[in-house]
Amino acid sequence: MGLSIQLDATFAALADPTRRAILAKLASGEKSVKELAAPFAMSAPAITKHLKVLQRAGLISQGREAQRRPCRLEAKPLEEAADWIEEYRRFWEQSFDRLDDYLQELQGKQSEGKKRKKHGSKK
Amino acid sequence: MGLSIQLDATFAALADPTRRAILAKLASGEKSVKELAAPFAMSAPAITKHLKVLQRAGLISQGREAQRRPCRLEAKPLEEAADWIEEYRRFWEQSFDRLDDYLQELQGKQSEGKKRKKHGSKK
DNA sequence: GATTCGATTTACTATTTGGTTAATTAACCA
DNA sequence: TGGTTAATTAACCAAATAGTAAATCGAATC
Repeated sequence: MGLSIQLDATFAALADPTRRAILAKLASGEKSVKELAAPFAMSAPAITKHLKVLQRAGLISQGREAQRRPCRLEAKPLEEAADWIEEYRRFWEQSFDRLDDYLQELQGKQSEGKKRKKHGSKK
Repeated sequence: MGLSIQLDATFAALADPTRRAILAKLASGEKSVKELAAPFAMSAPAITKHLKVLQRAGLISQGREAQRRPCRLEAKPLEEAADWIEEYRRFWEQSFDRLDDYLQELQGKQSEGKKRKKHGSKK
């Protein structure tokens, strides 16, 4: 069934803006804890805790390099999350269709020819 | 920037297996609170709370129909979540490639013909 | 009108989360 | 050796979460 402890951990890790920002930083390469902490008005131990959460979710790994503990992104757990969400794409596309219908109807009433933006275009 | 209260709420809502199961149920159509609660060894108020979380995240909406408050799936907020995750696809695909390389290397050394599972196959 | 049914609200509890400061560990540097 | 730097651990706190049981609300039914 859909009960996945991995998914629990992944989504919970992503639910915090600080942690998402950390992952975004790591997307541009390995970073030390200090580098990661720099942009935040937050103590170092707070960052360490966030990193622990990300680590338990498997989203980062940490190495050793002198005093530094460089973090690297491990995005693979996101795959399961993406797959889970994907199941619901049909529904949000439907809701776009309903919006389209509505706008179409409006346009019909106004008999106005202004072009509508197309939805659902895969990046 | 990546600081999205909407994303916070969406990921937080998805971090709970009960709530994911509720969304999965709703994928097959509208359901009353009682119907949603049935599979869980949990009190009704607990389910009400979970529904509140989902509602605040915009993932469901509730109507009125006599005593029932039928819930329906509103998957559109998932789009932003999917887009966010998508940014990291490159990384997990890289990690698969690294695994492939590693396994390839192993196979080379062992010169053993056992078939490898292919990754990245969409369900 | 009284009762039942579906659902929510209220009040309470235990646990988890996100942060703090202070102390500690471990490696480098002079 | 002594000092600085990077990071973690420990102890603590406030707020949020996830659950409960009991009371309440509103619509339907007898």
